[in-house]
Amino acid sequence: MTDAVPNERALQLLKTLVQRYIREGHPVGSRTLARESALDVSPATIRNIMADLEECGLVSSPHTSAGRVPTAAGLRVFVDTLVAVKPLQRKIADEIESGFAEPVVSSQELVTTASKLLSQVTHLAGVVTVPRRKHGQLRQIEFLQLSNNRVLAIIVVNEREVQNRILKLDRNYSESELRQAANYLTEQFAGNDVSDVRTSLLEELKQARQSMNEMMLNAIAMAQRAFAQGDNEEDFVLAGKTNLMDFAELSDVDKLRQLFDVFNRKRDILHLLDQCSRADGVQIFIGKESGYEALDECSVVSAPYTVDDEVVGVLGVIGPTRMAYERVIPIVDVTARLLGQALKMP
Amino acid sequence: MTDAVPNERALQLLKTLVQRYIREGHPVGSRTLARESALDVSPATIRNIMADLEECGLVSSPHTSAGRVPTAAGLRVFVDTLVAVKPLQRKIADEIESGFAEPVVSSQELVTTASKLLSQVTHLAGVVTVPRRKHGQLRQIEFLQLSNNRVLAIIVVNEREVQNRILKLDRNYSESELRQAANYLTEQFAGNDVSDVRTSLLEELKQARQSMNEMMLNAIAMAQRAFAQGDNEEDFVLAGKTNLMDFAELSDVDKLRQLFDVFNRKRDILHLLDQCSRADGVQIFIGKESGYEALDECSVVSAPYTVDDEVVGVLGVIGPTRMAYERVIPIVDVTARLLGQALKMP
DNA sequence: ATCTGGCAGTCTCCACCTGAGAGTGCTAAT
DNA sequence: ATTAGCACTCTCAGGTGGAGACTGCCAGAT
Repeated sequence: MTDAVPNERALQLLKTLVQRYIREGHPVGSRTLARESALDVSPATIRNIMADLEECGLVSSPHTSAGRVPTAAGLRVFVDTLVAVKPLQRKIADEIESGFAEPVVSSQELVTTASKLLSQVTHLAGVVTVPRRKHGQLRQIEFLQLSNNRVLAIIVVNEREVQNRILKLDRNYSESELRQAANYLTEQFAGNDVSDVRTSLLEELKQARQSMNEMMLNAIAMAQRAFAQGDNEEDFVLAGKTNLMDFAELSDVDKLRQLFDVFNRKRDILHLLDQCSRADGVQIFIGKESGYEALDECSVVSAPYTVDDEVVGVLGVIGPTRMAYERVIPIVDVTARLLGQALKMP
Repeated sequence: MTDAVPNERALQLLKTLVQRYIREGHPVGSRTLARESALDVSPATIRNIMADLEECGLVSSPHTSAGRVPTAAGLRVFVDTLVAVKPLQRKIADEIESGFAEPVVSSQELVTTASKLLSQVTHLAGVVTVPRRKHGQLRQIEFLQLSNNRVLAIIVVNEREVQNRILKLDRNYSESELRQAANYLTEQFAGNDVSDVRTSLLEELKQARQSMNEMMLNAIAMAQRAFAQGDNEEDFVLAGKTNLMDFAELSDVDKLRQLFDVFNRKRDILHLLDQCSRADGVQIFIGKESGYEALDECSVVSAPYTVDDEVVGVLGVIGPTRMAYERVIPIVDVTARLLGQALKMP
């Protein structure tokens, strides 16, 4: 852990070591490294350099006679300064694009598609948060009478967001009452931004002006409840968990179990993804950087996605630390962009 | 595989053997069995009887000196004739009931709840098919204009089924056109059974009577398309897969991987569950009985669930063959009933 | 006849050992 | 600085040898 900075050649070697390690998954020895690297030096020299890198904490050997493995710090250096991001293969770009071409009913569906695409293309686990738009144009509100004093509220936002909420009310409302209320609200608020509608509703409710009749008051109260509900329906879609079972580092059922348990703790995953939403462009967590014990041996490559320049969600992949970053990074990048477009598109 | 029928005492022993095996998961030896069973006989006698049972194919020993394990056939006999179904514990019954008490917006949500409850309560994987009702009362149809010649169709069936469909049309329709169409359709068909509506629509479209104006024709055409779409949206919800990782029989990652792969092949699982929908009450598949290689070491305990005496779906649990049938059977039974009720309930 | 005690035989499991292979660290020479 | 050489270390796979757990069978008891 000296602060001695590794020189150019050492970094070059680190790069080939990481590449080889990502490809094969085994510790890499000096002999192999000497052959693999473009440098024309003997294994002995390599060994000296390795000793230096080990001192810097960039590589480590699992035991005396087992070559070197990059540490989390080593991988960090790799992804930050050494990785040569591969341009996206035409074939893969096409696959992703055509995946988004299908017409869909809800953004939920789009998110599922994106998650599946990510996992398919990278052979890792794909994760996409459900878009959480603070802004959006209210299109229409509709109330429908159910039995038992319950009312179904249908809120349409933007071009395809349909939200259904059930409200339990204090009494039965007639069909015509509900229609009136819905018409009133739609007339009043359609075209406005939902966040504005939210605050307007609250205020109107507080003020309860004289000019309002009972119908209006009821309408506003109902709408307020409909909007309040499901406010915390944030969520994400995780696809291709099974892909993770193919990796030797996770061949231990206990490890796997722990990992899958984390995936089920939505709160944790959301918290992790939330951190990514602040970054601009692709962000990478390696190993413990994520802050979760069970993700020790995993990396997360993520990117926020935007609609109209507003970050509305995050997507990414989760895989072993030795994932093919150079391949994965552009995939995540492109998918984020395409998902944003698809969401914006009518 | 002689057709010699095991006598009363042998069956009694088979029962205690299975119970012990289910509890511990290890092969059971004659000594243990002698102690465990109420019978007052020596281990040597047990050994003789075990030899008989082995001949009948009900038990087998993994190797020369390892006690006996029930075969699939043995478990079959156990669940068919020996199992003493435990009455549901009050606490568990409460847990399930309160799980269904939450108000929900869609039957999809209800299905998810049921699946989670099953897995939580049994510590196995829960599976529930999305209800597929042929019948149901159409409540309302609504059309909403989106951009690009697309229209959002909202169909409300029964008390809480809201279906959203996007239609791509040949031209743009004005708001008022759409409202007219929706009103016409709702007036015409509200209160009717959806399957009837379906056929009516098709016929009307074929006949295209003179008495109809263009608006009506358009309305019917749109409705027909809205109903046709999503016709094959059959699906199921599987919860608690991770629970399966706790079982020693599946401690092998390869086995696990195969199992999870089957779960991802929706078609196969649906086919399997479909077989259960024909049974009346709880049905059990043990090991290969399901017909799927990867489910070798698993059992499925399932029951169809009904609304108004019509079977609309199947639910159940998937776990290792050595699951606690006597506990699981009543749970599946009750959950099926409660889900049916919850779906019917407004 | 049926059951039981006893005993040899079999198989797993674990702990231990061993040799081969791989790779390192150090040293002395270039 | 770099390299060749060499002793050393550690893993891994395969092999060995009890200890333990049961069984199968036989011969004697009930």
